[in-house]
Amino acid sequence: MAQKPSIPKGTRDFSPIEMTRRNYIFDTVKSVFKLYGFEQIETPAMENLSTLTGKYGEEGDKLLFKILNSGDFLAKANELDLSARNSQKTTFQISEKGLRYDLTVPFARFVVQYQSEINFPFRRYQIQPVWRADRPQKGRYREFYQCDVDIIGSDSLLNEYELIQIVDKIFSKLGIGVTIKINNRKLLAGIAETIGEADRIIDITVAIDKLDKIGLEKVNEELLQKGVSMVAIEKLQPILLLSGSNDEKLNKIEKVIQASETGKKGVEEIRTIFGYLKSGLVSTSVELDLTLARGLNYYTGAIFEVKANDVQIGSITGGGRYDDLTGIFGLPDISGVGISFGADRIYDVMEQLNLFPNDQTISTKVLFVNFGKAEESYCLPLLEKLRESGIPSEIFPSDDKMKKQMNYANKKGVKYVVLAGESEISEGVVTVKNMVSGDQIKLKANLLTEYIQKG
RNA sequence: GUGGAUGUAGCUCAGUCGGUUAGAGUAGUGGUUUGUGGUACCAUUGGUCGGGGGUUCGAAUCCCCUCUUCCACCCCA
Repeated sequence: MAQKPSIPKGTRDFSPIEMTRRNYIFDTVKSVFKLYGFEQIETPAMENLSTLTGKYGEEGDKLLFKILNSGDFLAKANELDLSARNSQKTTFQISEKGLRYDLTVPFARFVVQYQSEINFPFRRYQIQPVWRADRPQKGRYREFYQCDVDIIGSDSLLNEYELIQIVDKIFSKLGIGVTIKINNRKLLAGIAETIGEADRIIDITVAIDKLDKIGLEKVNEELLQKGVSMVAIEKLQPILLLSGSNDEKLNKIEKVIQASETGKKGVEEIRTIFGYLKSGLVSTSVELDLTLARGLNYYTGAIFEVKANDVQIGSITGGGRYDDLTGIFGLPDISGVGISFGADRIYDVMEQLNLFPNDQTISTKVLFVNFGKAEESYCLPLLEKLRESGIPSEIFPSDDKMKKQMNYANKKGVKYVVLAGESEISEGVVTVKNMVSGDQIKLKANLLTEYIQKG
């Protein structure tokens, strides 16, 4: 076999069936976004590397796809770094662009760049692919689509509540049972402060994030290994073991961290959000999960994660509040909050649960069988009439064997096949075959459109 | 990035103590049915066994390298 063509690791092609299903997801997501007053933007696939680096933590930087400079890029590289095989230094000498890693950072850049034209608070949505040089697995791709909604330029917690509403609405429309997990970075900071390890907050949150995965003992081991003191770990235990309803957890945690101003603020924020939820307009269950940490460094307040109830896959939606993302680009004190729906994982979940509607795949509704040149010219005006009435239809391009043409129609899921040969033409009629029932009838050619519309 | 598994016709997979022209189902093509699909029957196309190198008289089968996909870790949508 000649070498088969292929595509890069972790990327995918999408067939027509997959595209109609993907569009079904995009369309429902989009319709809800619009319903809540969000406006769409797009940004380029590539950003300046300086825009991207340093925003996602050390790990994130490693996962950035970098684009080689054009021209004789090696000529401009530093000879010493080059001969020392110093990849880290050389990288930035031969590459100044990278593929976007998410939609939030490019959005922050966008906001800063067009700050004078934007009408704040700005509600934008953005549906585009992002790229990560991760090692692929099920539900993890190197190119995947995110559907982001963010509200920037407002620190009102009503925005957090609205995002929860959007999550609720979208997943109920798609038919996926989900649980929304919520936590707050201030609360996590308060915990770190309380146990006397304020500057280790990242290590601590990353470790406790694994609680339900690796268990309490392993988490403690990891904390110790990261240099968190025994005393601090002791103090942390009751927090890790918190249980009960959301309110109960909040009350308990409040007592533990009352010495920390930041922590108290976090509790208050969560209370406010749960207060909104008491109105009962959201039917998805929302859980306070103190072990929810999320890696992205820029979150400062609420953090969200959405898990599918019936399928084991990573989170299908995630997000949070960032108080100073635009600060890095020179516009400080603009708070925003947003979430990102992972279209590809949502697809995988829906496929496993068989949630895609069946009638989504119809493309052509009517196919004219081609019997030859004379018959073609009889059919063409009829075909055009159907199309003018908005009925997707086509004529087979050559007078191949009937069997072949019927087969084509059958495979494509065409509902009606129109037969117009010599005898039909002489009578001014057309034979219409219903491919589902197998029945066929003759009718006047000028009644065809009407007949199809009724069917 | 670390560790483990996988790769045979378009698709799903048989085929190991290494031995002559590598099999099945399905799809494709042609026919039974000169204007009728989805069912049936018959015939037929298609593979240098992921790629490269090595061991051997001889390799899909053993060894090394590389790539793909999958699983765990890391991290995440």
